[in-house]
Amino acid sequence: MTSSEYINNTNNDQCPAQSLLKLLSGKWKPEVFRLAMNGPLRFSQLLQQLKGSNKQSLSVVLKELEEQGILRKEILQKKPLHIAYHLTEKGQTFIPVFKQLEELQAGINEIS
Amino acid sequence: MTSSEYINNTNNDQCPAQSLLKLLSGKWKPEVFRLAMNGPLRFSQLLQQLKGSNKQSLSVVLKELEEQGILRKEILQKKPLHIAYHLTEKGQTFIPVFKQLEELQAGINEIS
DNA sequence: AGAGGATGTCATCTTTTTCTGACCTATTGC
DNA sequence: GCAATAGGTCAGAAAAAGATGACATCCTCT
Repeated sequence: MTSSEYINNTNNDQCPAQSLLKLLSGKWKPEVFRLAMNGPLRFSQLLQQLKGSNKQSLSVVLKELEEQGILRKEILQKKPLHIAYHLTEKGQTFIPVFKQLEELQAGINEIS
Repeated sequence: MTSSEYINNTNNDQCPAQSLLKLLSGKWKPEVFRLAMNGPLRFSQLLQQLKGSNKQSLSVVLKELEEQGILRKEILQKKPLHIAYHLTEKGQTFIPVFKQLEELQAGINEIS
């Protein structure tokens, strides 16, 4: 699947939830989303917080999240170059459902 | 990761939402969940509705969803053998967040 | 001039996920 | 007896996702 197909959900989904689940699934995406939810972050800051990750993987994830319209790059400073990633409007629409997932997990942890 | 680790979320998640996202991500899981949400279904019924899938993939998905405690098998009839898959209690706790994902996707479709 | 941080890319390798064809058991209908 | 339906399993191939080492660019600090 090309990235444009990915963005436009042109795969014949019967299931509406699937395309959204796909946007946030993967090894690092949920964590990056959670961090971005609490404010814009720079590449190196993200990298520090993603224990076990590395810049190459982070690079891929950020690019995908950008292509999906969830994150946007912002140049904080030209010299020296500082860039921040922050949630787009579309990205922000995911916040409630993401928080609900967190609460649900908390509930599951209590029981088991 | 072994299946028991998978179930018990023993991977050192920083992100609570991630383990739940993982439970429903994959090519066929969201669709199977959606179908199961609307009532118990038999293997062959599921197979008919999953356009583009096949029994081997369905078999894998059903087994994983069972291991994750989301689905449970039920023998409807011994002779001839009829089996149904239905959501467990744990599986049912996912319904609200799944529906929210569906609504969110509907909203996104309206705009774009 | 040289070291080091910030922000990446590229090519390659490995691991995980998904797909495919073949095979299996049991039962029913003709 | 033979085909069809129901519910799968197994082994191997292909595709997708993730990890890794090397490299590149621009800037600052000493």
